[in-house]
Amino acid sequence: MATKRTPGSLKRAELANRSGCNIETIRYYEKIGMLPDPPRTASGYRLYDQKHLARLRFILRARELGFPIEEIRGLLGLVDGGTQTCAEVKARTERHLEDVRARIADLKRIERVLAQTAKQCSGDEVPDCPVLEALAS
Amino acid sequence: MATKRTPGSLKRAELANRSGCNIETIRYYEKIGMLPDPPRTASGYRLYDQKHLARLRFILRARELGFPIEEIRGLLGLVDGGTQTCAEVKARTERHLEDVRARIADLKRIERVLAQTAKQCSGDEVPDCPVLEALAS
DNA sequence: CGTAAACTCTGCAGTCACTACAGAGTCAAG
DNA sequence: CTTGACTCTGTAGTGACTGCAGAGTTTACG
Repeated sequence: MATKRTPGSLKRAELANRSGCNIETIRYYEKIGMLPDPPRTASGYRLYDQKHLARLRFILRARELGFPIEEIRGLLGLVDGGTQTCAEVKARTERHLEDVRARIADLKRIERVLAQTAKQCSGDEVPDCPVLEALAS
Repeated sequence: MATKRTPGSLKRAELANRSGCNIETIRYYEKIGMLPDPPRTASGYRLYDQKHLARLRFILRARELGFPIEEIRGLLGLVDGGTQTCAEVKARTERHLEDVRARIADLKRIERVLAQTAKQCSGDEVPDCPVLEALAS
């Protein structure tokens, strides 16, 4: 019966609610070592605290910005190491920014082709479709 | 010894070379039913023909345009069915186009935030990094 | 105090679109 | 006839989750 003694402790569902994270995803982050293993009650229930919440929010924000997990792990390492230099973080952010821009460029190229091809469609019930021809040729 | 009788028949590596497709991906497309099972030699080697090549190219082009596999399966179904109407293909293409545009919009939002945040970085060896603060807050 | 609902635990399977590998068999050239 | 290049199969791994089954625990209500 070592239940939640500390007032700020959170169970899994509470952490999920406060962070907006899917409850299973939390377990996944723990499994891959992005979140530290929390202490447990005598019966094995996880007890998170505010630090876990802050760290999870950090991860979620970085994910929203499209950082891959391993990159986030690196950022967290910089934070934890205490030796974080703005220069290093800036470099990583800019590298990621280039990735994002490259993906945008890719998608725009795709957008152009799709829009052009679709525009040629008559929209009629004819068997000769410019889209299919473009794909087949 | 039912070897490659027909002149246009292709072995796996040849099909891969001509299409530019990874050799293992061909097998994968077969497995999920995107490419029809080709005839085999007596010893079990696959023998593709020009139709397989054309179909594979169709799939690869559609993939380049970002169509998901299941959508391509649908397009192929329209082609095979012979009842293909330009209207239907156009509708699907436009639906996909909207998907692509939504993804572009997402990435642009991300790009904006990343660029703004990185710009605030001093690039110095200081411990207070605006990027980390933005992620943590 | 009993019980039923709501929560949590674990491990594992599935997603998407491939990609890679191991170990065995087959074919072509020298 | 051997060597190297090809092919065969099944299976596992990728990234980033998501979902489920089956068992145990806690909590709220009457």
